[in-house]
Amino acid sequence: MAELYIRVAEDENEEPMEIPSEDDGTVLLSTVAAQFPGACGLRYRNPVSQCMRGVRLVEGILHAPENDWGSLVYVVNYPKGKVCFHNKRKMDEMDAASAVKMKRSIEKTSDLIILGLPWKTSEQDLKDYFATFGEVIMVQVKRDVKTGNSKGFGFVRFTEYETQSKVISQRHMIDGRWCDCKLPNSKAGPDEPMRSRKIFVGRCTEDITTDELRQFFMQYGEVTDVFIPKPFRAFAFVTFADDQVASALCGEDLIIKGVSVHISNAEPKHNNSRQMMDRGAGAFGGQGYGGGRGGLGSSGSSGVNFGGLSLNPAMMAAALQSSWGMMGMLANQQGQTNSAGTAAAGQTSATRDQSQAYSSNSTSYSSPSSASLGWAAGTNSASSSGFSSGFGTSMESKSSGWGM
DNA sequence: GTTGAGCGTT
Repeated sequence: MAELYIRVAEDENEEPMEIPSEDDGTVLLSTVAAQFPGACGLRYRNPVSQCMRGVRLVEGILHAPENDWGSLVYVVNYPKGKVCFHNKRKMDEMDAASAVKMKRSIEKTSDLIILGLPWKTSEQDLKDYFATFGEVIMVQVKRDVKTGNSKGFGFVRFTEYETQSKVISQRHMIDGRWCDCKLPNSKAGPDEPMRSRKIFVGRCTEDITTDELRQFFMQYGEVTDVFIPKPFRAFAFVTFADDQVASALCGEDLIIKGVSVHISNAEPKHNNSRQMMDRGAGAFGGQGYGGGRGGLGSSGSSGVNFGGLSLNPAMMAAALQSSWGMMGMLANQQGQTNSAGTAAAGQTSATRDQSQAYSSNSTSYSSPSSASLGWAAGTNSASSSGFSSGFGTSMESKSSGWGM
């Protein structure tokens, strides 16, 4: 069947991107979010009334208006207020966040680890696949020295940092398996600022899947990883791109598929190689924002105004160079693993029943289709009130060594 | 039943 694409853009005047629809003509919000991280819906301009109209969204599934997407350009909605701090910023804002972003865009690339590769995948396969994203300067498949068998992971490096970012931000179907690309632990140093972007989701029931968790938590901000330990242990981890989203959710009891789950902060993994350097506060009075519970809400512009204190360019420069406790605070974006997460294929990185390959091509994917999620809207209420404290205060939220 | 995989012979 011919695949159908709809045209989506961040703004009516920007060049649209074509996004695939599902067989039934719907479009998954997760598909949109894969290209526009943080997206929570779509709207379009009604050609008749000239008013903007929202696209129906039910349980993560976007439905075509009048049952036909037509050739309209759909505009991405981003969450406002609430606990989401993801609203894309306009370039001309030139605040600290975009300055950081800019600095990153000229940042050097690094090798990316590719996890979950089929045993059979060769370096040529990898190169062919990743070349579709941008120029590849290195690929490797790690193999057992004796047998020559693949260890199921490898590395790739791109010329462009932009390509790297793109590749990190989604999952990859390589030779019939979903694979994740991440910054390897060895590289996860200074340019991977990580406050606590990960939450612990307690009281999960066994029927809640990673995809459902992703779909659910997407409403609060870009989700970069979902992990459910196997065998079932009644909890899960969800990682956001933005630590403020994570910390804002801590303490909440949310309803997912009718189940009341409890959110708390993820404790560091014991073998944590990636942690932050001593947060000595640098020039800007340490961190300690968004420490705990509810209070967040921020004015929407995360960053520059640390409780009224704004930064001039010189301070910015200083901040960018020396203290990067601040980088951490501003760091936006920079996804980790996946975000594609079309309901297809199994979990983020669940157990690899390497029953694949070797014998033949026996990969099987439970087709996605409409997972019937029944969550009753976000129960949350993380005081979206006006922004008050938060930044200047210290409240010693444990946040430094919170690798992930 | 509330704290998690796998990371590179350069």
